[in-house]
Amino acid sequence: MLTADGITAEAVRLLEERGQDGLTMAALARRLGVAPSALYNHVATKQDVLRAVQDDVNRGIDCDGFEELAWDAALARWALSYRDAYARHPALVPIMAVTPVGSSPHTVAMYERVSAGLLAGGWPAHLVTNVVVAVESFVLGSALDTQAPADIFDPGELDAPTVRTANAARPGGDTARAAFDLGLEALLTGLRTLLVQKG
Amino acid sequence: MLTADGITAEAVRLLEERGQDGLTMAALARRLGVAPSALYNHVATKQDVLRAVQDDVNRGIDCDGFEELAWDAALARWALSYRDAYARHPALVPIMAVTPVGSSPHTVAMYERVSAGLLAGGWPAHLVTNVVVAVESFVLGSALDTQAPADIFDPGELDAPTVRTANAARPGGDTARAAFDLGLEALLTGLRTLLVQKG
DNA sequence: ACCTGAACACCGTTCAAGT
DNA sequence: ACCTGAACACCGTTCAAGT
Repeated sequence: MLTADGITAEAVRLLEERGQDGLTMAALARRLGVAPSALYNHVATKQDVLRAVQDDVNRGIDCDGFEELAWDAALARWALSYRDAYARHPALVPIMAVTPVGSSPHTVAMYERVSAGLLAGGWPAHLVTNVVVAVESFVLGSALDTQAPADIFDPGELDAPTVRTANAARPGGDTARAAFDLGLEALLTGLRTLLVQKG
Repeated sequence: MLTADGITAEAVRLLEERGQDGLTMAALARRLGVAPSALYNHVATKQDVLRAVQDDVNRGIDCDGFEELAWDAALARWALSYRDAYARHPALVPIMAVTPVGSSPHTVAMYERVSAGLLAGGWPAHLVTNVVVAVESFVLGSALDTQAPADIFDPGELDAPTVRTANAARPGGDTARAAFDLGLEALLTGLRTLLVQKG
């Protein structure tokens, strides 16, 4: 029997298998053996489905560090897991950045653990949300960056000697990961310094 | 007479006035006094138009700091201008993160100036692109965050005491800007430290 | 070479009609 | 209460026909 949860579960599978463009209401209905219009007895809109899918993705993000480690080590572990989750679902990035958390239980649970870890780590309450948002912005931007083609910075016919030099000097392998690691290290180093100054 | 540049210019205006959803090929054609199919004599696809629009947006980003200031101050100025530009055009964020720069002259010119500034500031060539990508990821994520509603972290009916505490303690005003400023300060502080270690 | 107008293969969503 | 089937108002894009 058709339920909102059943629709969400099938939507997650569909998104995983067919990607962003494959997730249409028609495709979702066909998979569930039902007419497209039948879905609207259980969800109000496609945005509804996407919000539920997003909460499911957030359920898989690793927040365990905040009960075991120092705040900065926990933040690093969370950020990496968070980035990887959204690198698998880049279409959800603009949604995540903008959707209120009020009806997403797993998402709220995640923020609760992160906030508690920062507070316990010595961050003043008035800065906790800013730290979370700052790290999250870096994470979501980095998740989008994983989708970039390897030659994204190739200037082609255009004149850009320094860009060319920097490209040539950059080591191969997982370049998106290297940029993420450098940025995360800088961000955490900076946050440690700021905490000493402001805490 | 209809040209690719004319189409781009009108697309920029349309995006500014009507937003992401207002930029359709039909609306673009109507503004230009032409049938939708006529556009395809000058552009191959809508993605084509978006790429050109994006290059135009990048033309407006302030890179002047890199010829005047220390690398970190210049990077801060660039990042702020970059964030503001994409906060005005959030629909372009996923495109910017993923589009090769090869046929976007203003975009390449921007990267050239940024890379040259970092190199002159003492960054080793093999790290320059990673620094650029790391800052850019933070900037684009922050641009998306400017679109979030003010109550995005309100847990509603859900149980999340620490989230509530952190929300209540957070000062009002431009919260997205406060998070951006904190993150940028942390990122730059960290990058300065890393440069001393690795430079 | 460049435009029009009709058409195609889609979208998300609504709604009367059935059970 | 929940489904079907037809319909609506769109999309981006193609293509034969005109000039």
